[in-house]
Amino acid sequence: MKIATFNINGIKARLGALLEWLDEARPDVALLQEIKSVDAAFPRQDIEDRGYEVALHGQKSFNGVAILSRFPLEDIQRGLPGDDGDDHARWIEATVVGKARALRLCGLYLPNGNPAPGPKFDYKLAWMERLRVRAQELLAAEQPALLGGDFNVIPQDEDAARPDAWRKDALARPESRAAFRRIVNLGYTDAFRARHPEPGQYTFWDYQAGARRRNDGIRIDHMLLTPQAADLLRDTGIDAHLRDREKPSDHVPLWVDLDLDG
DNA sequence: ATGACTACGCCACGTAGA
Repeated sequence: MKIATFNINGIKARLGALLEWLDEARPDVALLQEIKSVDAAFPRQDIEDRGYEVALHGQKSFNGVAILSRFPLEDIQRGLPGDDGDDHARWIEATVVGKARALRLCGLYLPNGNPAPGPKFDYKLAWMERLRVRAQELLAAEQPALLGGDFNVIPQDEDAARPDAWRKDALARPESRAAFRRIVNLGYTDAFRARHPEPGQYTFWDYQAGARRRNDGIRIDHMLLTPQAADLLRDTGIDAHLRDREKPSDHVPLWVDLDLDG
């Protein structure tokens, strides 16, 4: 089962690019971030026509996450537990039922956190602590599960073309990296890094200053697997070529292929 | 480099992104 994550930076601006990618990459599941749309305005029919079930957690103008799936989704939950006052649409989870096994999917859009320090950075770190608690619960279940999405964290220096330029940024500050490590160190596998140790592999390039042309990118979209999911990992990759098309998102899709058939 | 670019919405220019 091919499972992808893609920060589309606005469904209204990206519908054509999204449909084109679905038709050619044919992911079984797509976790979307930054749909920037309320549920009622989401072009559900265009996606259902391609054989996908659509689960939404939208918001006006900003944020918003979704799960698209060719396999049935069960037990859909919206919102990351731990703060009833948090009204940002940044978390959706569901169980996808494959031919032989089920997988718990968590789609997330982690707060950017800039400027740092400041209240937005405090919100980011608090959100990551809530994520750690949920991640620990998922591990305790000892089942295949996946945390996928835009983490807005550059885990290590090799995940940026110019690490020094990000040193004081909320995406790479020591506090952000430590919070990310605390989650991974619970027992998760960073699927892409496990299979691609080479540098220069990114999922985001700024729109400005020819960043894509110069491969001045960062790796901030991630798929973290529980041990039971990591044992099913067949392959993983980044669809970087989408960044070179007309009207691209500033992020590109990251995917994993998990053997849920046997 | 206080720059650049893109999406969004009170449709004009401020907010947010990363």
